[in-house]
Amino acid sequence: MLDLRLLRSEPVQLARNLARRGYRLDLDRLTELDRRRKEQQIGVDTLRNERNTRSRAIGQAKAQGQDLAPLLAEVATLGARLAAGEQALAKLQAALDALLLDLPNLLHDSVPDGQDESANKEIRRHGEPRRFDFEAADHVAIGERLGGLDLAAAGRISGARFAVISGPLASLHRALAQFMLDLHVREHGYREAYVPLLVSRQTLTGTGQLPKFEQDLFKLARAEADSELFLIPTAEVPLTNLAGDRILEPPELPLKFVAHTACFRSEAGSYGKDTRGLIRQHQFDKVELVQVVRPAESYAALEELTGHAARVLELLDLPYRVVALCAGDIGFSSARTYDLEVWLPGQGKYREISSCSNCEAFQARRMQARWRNPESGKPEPVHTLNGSGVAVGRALVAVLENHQQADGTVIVPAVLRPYLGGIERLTPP
RNA sequence: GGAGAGGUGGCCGAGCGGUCGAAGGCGCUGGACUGGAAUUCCAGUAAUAUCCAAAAGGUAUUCGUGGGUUCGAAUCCCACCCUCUCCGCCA
Repeated sequence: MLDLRLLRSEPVQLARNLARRGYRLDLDRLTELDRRRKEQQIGVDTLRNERNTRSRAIGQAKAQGQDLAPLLAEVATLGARLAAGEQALAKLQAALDALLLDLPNLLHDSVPDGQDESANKEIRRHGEPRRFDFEAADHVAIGERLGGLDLAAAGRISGARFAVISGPLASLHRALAQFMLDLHVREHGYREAYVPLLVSRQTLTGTGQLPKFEQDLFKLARAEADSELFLIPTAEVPLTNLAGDRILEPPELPLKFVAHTACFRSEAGSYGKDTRGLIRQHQFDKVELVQVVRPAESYAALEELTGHAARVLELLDLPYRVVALCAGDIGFSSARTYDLEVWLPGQGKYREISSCSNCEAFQARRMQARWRNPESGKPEPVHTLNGSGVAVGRALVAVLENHQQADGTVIVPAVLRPYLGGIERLTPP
């Protein structure tokens, strides 16, 4: 959520910034709504003040045994007028909230211009894509040759965009997740968290998935009551919301959480995209990093967090590049995002395996995540960051494809071997 | 699922329907005392919106959430949510 004060003080800059994303801000409507809400608020406050004053007078009169009738007559119409005013205010407030919750975050100045991913800016590369002296297979072929990747079975059980992984491949998948968790906990200073996978509408509103992107989520309806829960699309949602509705004391910051969870996305609107293999699934595992920091430190934290994710790829000996997302490609809640793209020999392309974002105060304002700024002594929004560290399914794909051998085996990266009983190589049966 | 108890400020804990944003205590902050500290004493100590150029201050809202009764609700009524205890079931 954007700061309304910014709208009042610098409306034009704000609209121009949003326009870089391709978002057309109806400034007149927003300004008018804000003005009317304020006006109505003042009106209602005045009426309430009158009611309170008169009620107090009635109380005193009663205590002194005076006749209440004339006093009661004076307030006869007050209730109705107040109720009408309150109703109008609620309506205006709801309209304003709806508009505000729909606005994406402001972009950081450093975000490159552009409409889609073709305009993303490469920041750096690490590692050389390996040269194969045989035809590199993609992960589906490798997985089936090794045994243990069964997309057909998943289709029978659940439908498209699910996978069954079994045997050593499943162990490798698990080893990847555990390696990442251990790395971030032991070397990068994150606190491991186990969190709910089902969350409320309010929680998803806090991080910005709702109200705008409901079609991307899986929702569970419960028959009794009108309660609803959503499957999380990323652990960013529960982890970031840990700071919601709190006023953190300075020594508590930064909060650094890591969690390994399943993630669920309906992938609405992605028909025909990445239909083969594990790249785009309704359910996938991810190790997620979240930081809650002092505003002045959030851009340093973004570099740090991105480095933590990159470290995973480096230790797995996977070539990757870092790209800064352009204005048109960056996510709704983010002010600046780096994607890590891993080299996939099976596709001959770099593909996203992590996305690291600084949301600045955008999510914090939505979820009331604050800290007490010692300089002002007042509660102010914190800055929140998140990044995959990294997507486990895609990491599995990358390991299989990058470390495949001519004989159909796959070399297990050294850092994973302790998690796999020391085996160095996956071998077809 | 059944039976019961309860949700009040950072925490504990009072609160006859009428200056209650809320006693008291703890914690925290500042001051006095001290060579320094402890003790003790004094004072201060919520958030949000809004008015004011800003500060000071004023006004409004907030006692789990939403609705209702009333001139007036932390206090009465209804619904829901959550926590705890016991029983049942279960990993």
